[in-house]
Amino acid sequence: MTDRIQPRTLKGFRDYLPRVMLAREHIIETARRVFRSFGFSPIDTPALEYLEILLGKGGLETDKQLYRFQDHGGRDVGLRFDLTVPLARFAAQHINELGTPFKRYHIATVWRGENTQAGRYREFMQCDFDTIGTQGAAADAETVLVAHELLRAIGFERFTIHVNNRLVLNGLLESLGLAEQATQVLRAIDKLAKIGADRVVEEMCETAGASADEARRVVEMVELTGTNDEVLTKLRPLVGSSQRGLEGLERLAELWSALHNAGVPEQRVKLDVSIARGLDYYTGTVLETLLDDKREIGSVCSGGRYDNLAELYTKQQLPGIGASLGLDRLIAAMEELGLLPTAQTPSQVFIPYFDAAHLGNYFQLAAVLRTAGLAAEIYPESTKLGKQLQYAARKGIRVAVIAGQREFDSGECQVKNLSTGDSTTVSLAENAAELISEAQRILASTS
RNA sequence: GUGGCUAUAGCUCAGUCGGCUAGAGCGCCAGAUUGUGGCUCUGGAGGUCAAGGGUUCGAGCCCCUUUAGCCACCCCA
Repeated sequence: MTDRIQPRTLKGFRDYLPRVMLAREHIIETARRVFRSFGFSPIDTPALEYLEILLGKGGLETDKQLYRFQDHGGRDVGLRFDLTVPLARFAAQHINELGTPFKRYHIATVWRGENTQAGRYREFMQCDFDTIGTQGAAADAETVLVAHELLRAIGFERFTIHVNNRLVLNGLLESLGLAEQATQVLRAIDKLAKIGADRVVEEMCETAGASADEARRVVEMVELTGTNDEVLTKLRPLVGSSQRGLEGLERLAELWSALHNAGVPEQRVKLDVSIARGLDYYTGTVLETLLDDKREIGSVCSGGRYDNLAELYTKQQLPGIGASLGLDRLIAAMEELGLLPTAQTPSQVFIPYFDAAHLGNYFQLAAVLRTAGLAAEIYPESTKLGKQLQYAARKGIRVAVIAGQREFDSGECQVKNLSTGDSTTVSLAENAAELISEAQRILASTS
């Protein structure tokens, strides 16, 4: 007996079984459909890039999380850790050919060598969409609309898109003379929900060198509550002295009215001044989407506006706005909320196998069903009918088409609803039209 | 990367003070029931107690290392 190799996967890397994979693919297909319906075009880029491209100006953190090595030709390379840096490089290389504005979506795997935690893995998928080459406010509104439609199409009703504009925060920081330490201040603000106002004030004093009074004013502003209009009104005097802050308020007001006119329900979009997003490259609108029933899992769709996407790679200035759907987080949330479908197979119609003499008939039957758009599966061997039906039911197949000698003799077959156990007899004449409509009827009924 | 907790059957877990051949529920397979699943009954398979090393007459239990998972910090471009 030879020594077997222990089957195992690397830390932070996972296998996906059919049940989860079906859900993943369903969400990816939904996202794709939504992106395309807004006119975003698909692109892809290599998983492996030159190290210098990925490192960019990124600091120590990037360096620590990056999977890097030398390829067989001795080149320093790394695995992409997000889809934004590849987009920047891509835009610098191709934007003249593509022209602006350019709208793209990119659904792909990224890798980060960070420590794992629930919902945080070393290999995961991002679904990004961006509109680059425009400063227009319509793109901001559309980004929120896409996020809204994404969640809705995936099947969520209870979620809130928290929106803010960095100009508002920057305006206040400017008037307080804290503009230089914006990154540290914003990082502290990001933790507000987690650690509370007092400790955020503390952190701002320590890391950003703010005075206690300044820190308190910042916290006071980001903690404003009320309807969107009320918050806007309360903000006005707070940023009053700053031109930037006023511009931010202007754009937020504009955004509300656009979203309102687009028919987005008021309660789904909320002005939240505490939304800063840790990254220092966001310059305008920022958004984070929380599931009302699973807020603790964090944002499942977030992004924002930036002034200059590709400055590291080209002189051409490319402003834009985009966001990213957190596929793995979303699936983790759906799992916990019991929203993951239980099906373990894409099969919709099951055909038991009675005897080899009719195998040809089964293949023909399955082909007719497939032509009608139904995924049909034939059991691979002739065994007890009960066992075959049990297999089908366990996999979550909802319809069985039962046809043995008796049925073929009379030109009929049984259509069995595997959820209820009911079964009806239909004719196989006219390309099994009756069978198809009965199967479709059962599949259309609530599962 | 730092610190803490954890790892026993496919899943969820029990396993006393270190003591015989490691258990339960669920799931799985088979039969009861040769053309109709989910219920019931009967039987069965399945374990290097995460891996490796150490202490001991004796280790699932104690110690060390490794691997993996969870939590906090960090970070989330």
